[in-house]
Amino acid sequence: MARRGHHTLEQIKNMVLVAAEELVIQGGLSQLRVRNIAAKIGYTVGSIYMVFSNMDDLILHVKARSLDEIAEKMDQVQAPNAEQRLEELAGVYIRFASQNLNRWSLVFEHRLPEGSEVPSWYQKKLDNVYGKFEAQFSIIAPDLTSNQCRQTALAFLGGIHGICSLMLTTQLAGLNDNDLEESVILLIRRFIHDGWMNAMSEMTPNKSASANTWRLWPTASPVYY
Amino acid sequence: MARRGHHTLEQIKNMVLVAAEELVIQGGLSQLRVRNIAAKIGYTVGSIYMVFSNMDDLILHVKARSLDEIAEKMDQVQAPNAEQRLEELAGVYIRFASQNLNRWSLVFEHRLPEGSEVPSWYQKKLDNVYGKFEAQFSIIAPDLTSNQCRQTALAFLGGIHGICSLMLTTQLAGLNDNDLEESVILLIRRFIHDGWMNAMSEMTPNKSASANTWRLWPTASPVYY
DNA sequence: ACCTGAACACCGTTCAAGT
DNA sequence: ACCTGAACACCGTTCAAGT
Repeated sequence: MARRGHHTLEQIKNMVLVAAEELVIQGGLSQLRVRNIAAKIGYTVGSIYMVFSNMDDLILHVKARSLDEIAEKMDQVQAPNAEQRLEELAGVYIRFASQNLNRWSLVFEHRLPEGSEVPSWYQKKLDNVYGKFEAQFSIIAPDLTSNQCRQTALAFLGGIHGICSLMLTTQLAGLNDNDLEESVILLIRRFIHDGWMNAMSEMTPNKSASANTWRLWPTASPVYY
Repeated sequence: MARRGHHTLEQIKNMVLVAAEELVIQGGLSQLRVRNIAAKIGYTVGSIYMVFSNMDDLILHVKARSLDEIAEKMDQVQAPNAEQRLEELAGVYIRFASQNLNRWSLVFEHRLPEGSEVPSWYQKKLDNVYGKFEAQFSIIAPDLTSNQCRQTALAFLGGIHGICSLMLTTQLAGLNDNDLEESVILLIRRFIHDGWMNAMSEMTPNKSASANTWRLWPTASPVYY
């Protein structure tokens, strides 16, 4: 039970983050409460607001820790070619999700209140992770524009993420971990397999879209309705 | 301001659901509060507990309405072959997500408290939606076992879902709606394209998995750690 | 039998008051 | 300057009391 002056603000900030992360690991977002954190670090509720402006700010920093950890593990990936690096990057992502379900889940479960914008320091960490995938695609297909790399990475990572997400949020009858593992491999194999650039080059912006019978998004409008 | 005896319990139940859905549409899960609902239908908070056992029960029924609506729209899909039906099924899913962001988001954002099980009536509605995708895959590749269809559908739908999810929860720098639209098409084209059965048949259960350099899931254990 | 609304336990947040 | 802890507004849930 530490008290007054025994810790710098920086130390307290870190204690809060560690305690918060533990609570998330044990019980998910729903167990992450100021009073729980305060009790864990031996301070009172008020002191938490010395180092974080509010709960959303605190949670954002907990999420950032997970992003940092994922990015760090991705940086350690080494493989002979871009295709294999891509597979291993996906592996890092999936392993983190399966071994840290609640922490990974927090990153997507938590959303800032309507109207408030994502801080740029956090956005940067997000882009950093996605960027690692984009980089591989730009090596595999140097002709792609940076935007094409972006959207290819989005489709790829989205696929990986979606399978993890469905695994987590919905329990499909009769599916076990091995099935999920195979689903991921299936998706990756299908996606990376040679010839994928053809699919990409076949796509003239918005042409292939309108060629489809169904419209995906309201045209060019950033507003959903 | 309706009162006592003016509505049957069944009517009240429906009024609650409609009001709750409106609140979700306008402000997402965070705006879904008993007192808000009560005010909207002209009853008091207590009366809501006459027709729903608690907030989680109520939310589950709101989610069920979305699933029903998606399923209904999917039933109206008609296309000459299974491949195109698959594309259109995906289209229904994506259109619903983009046109009903908050309702769609609720389905995955909300989770039951630790320990409580998903009611079978709700699980049934989930399986119903996934089943429509499985059915197409079983037509395209009749040799697949039902479990293989399941996991193929999971990989496919997971990909679609993941792109929607990333779009919703994270704002990737420099990506607009058109890019997302193309990402989805890219994924679908890559996935459905002829030859996909080869990728599937190449996969002997757990063999291709261990052939990989990285392990995805702890082997055969249903427990994450 | 249906419905009320005060009461309860709990939540995030604030801030005057202590040391 | 750092930290407290009572107070506040708000949340889901309950239930004795009304009609």
